[in-house]
Amino acid sequence: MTNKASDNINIWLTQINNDFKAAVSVDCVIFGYDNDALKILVGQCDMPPYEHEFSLLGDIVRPDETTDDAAKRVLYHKTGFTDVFLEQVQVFSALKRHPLGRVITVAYYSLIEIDENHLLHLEKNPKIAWINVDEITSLAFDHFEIMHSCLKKMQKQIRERPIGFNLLPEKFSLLQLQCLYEVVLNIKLDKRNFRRKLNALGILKDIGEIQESVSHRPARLYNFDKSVYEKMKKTGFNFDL
Amino acid sequence: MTNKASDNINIWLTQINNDFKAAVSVDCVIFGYDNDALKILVGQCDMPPYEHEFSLLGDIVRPDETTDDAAKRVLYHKTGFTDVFLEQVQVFSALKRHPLGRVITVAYYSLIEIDENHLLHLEKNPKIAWINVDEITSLAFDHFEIMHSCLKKMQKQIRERPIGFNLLPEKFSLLQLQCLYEVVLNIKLDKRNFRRKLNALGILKDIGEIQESVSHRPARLYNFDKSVYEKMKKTGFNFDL
DNA sequence: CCAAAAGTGTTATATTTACACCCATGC
DNA sequence: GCATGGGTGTAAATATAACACTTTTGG
Repeated sequence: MTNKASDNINIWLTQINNDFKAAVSVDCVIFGYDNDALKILVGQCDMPPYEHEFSLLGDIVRPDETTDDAAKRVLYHKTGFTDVFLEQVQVFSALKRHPLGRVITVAYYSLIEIDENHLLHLEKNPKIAWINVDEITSLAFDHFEIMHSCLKKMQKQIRERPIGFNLLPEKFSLLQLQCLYEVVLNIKLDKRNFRRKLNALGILKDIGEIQESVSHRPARLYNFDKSVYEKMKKTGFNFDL
Repeated sequence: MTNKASDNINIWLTQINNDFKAAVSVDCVIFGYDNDALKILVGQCDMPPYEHEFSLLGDIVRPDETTDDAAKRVLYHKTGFTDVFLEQVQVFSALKRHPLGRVITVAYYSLIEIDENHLLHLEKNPKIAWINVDEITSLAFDHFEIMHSCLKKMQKQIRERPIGFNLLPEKFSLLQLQCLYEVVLNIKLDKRNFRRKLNALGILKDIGEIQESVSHRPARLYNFDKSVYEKMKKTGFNFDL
């Protein structure tokens, strides 16, 4: 090693261990779908000057975890779920974004099914609530901007990969799936064309069951085919609806 | 504010200012196109145990700059360019990714035109060189993985937005543009279909000039239309080739 | 029998693909 | 005159978009 090189390393060591450190956090935009509305899970913010705003759920990244680990930890702690769909979106690093000091945050979004278990979990956390995405006008910190960029990314990805299923119960009808896409993308879809398209993708499995105790003709229920899903999650598809 | 809330804030303050800080860096995958090959700009790594490897160009994010600022600073310093196309890709935060300590890095990619000015600039930095993307088998740190994920994102984006032009000189022929896409995406394209498609997009402007001193019929030269470009950079397009 | 959602095909239009020859220039 | 890339159109196949009625169940 030349002197020059060891000089460089000493400069780096100083920077890494002293001068240039920052706190790194994760913030999660947790999407759920309920009552035909797209929602996100938020907490009551208790930090001035945002005491009366909602904020995204997040935490500081600890020395012994990756940002993915931290996001999973936040998700488990706040929702009770492990193994949820989780996607890194973007770093937000504006200098004054956090009132207590420099905090660089990594935004994630995830998709979960709002089921009974989860609602039981929520009762233990009274400061956490689901709010409709289209009713949000502001959030604490730069969280509105973060939410917006995660929403855009999710809307893009739901057209390219079969991830919408993560928001639905295991068994679902075709109309449920169509409504999900209509709400998430804020578009109107043609029933027949939608069904043809999904059929062509071959990702749905008719499980031979039908809806019960509905006051109309019961719909067939579907699963989605795990193996096709795993393939398409990687390769993607063109889901122009 | 309740006691609980101020407790929380004190915990946060401690975490932000002491316990949980990390160094944050940016690493840039700088793409260029030359001699019908896609290249990236790399530096000779002088940090053990990677002394004989190339590494991406990057630096620690300073306390007074955003990650975007840091990436632009690296780009200006290493290439001589300001106002280059720059896109944030992904955070890499594996615990042992850097031998000198915990460094969380934000990956960026950018597209630049390898022109005369830039080559002059490079002569002042003898440790920096262009290497062909398809000849890279390893890089220092986790930079191969970073390069790979930036390449994938760039290949995806070049089909959705008219960003390919950033790699070409201001005036270019249609065949040059087609070759660029073929090399970047590693596919073969049909000349007539490619031209029809670009025509339909309306992003090219025939500048009324032709190639000079080529030993075949000279090609028309094109600009790309800035205003259409700016619109499409935001809205995107479908550039299925 | 009424309300409510389920389910089902066809036609027109637009998009994509495949493909082959003559043209202008430098040497 | 020959080598090199420049430039052009058409037809077939595929994908998309628009559209309305009958069926099944619960009350």
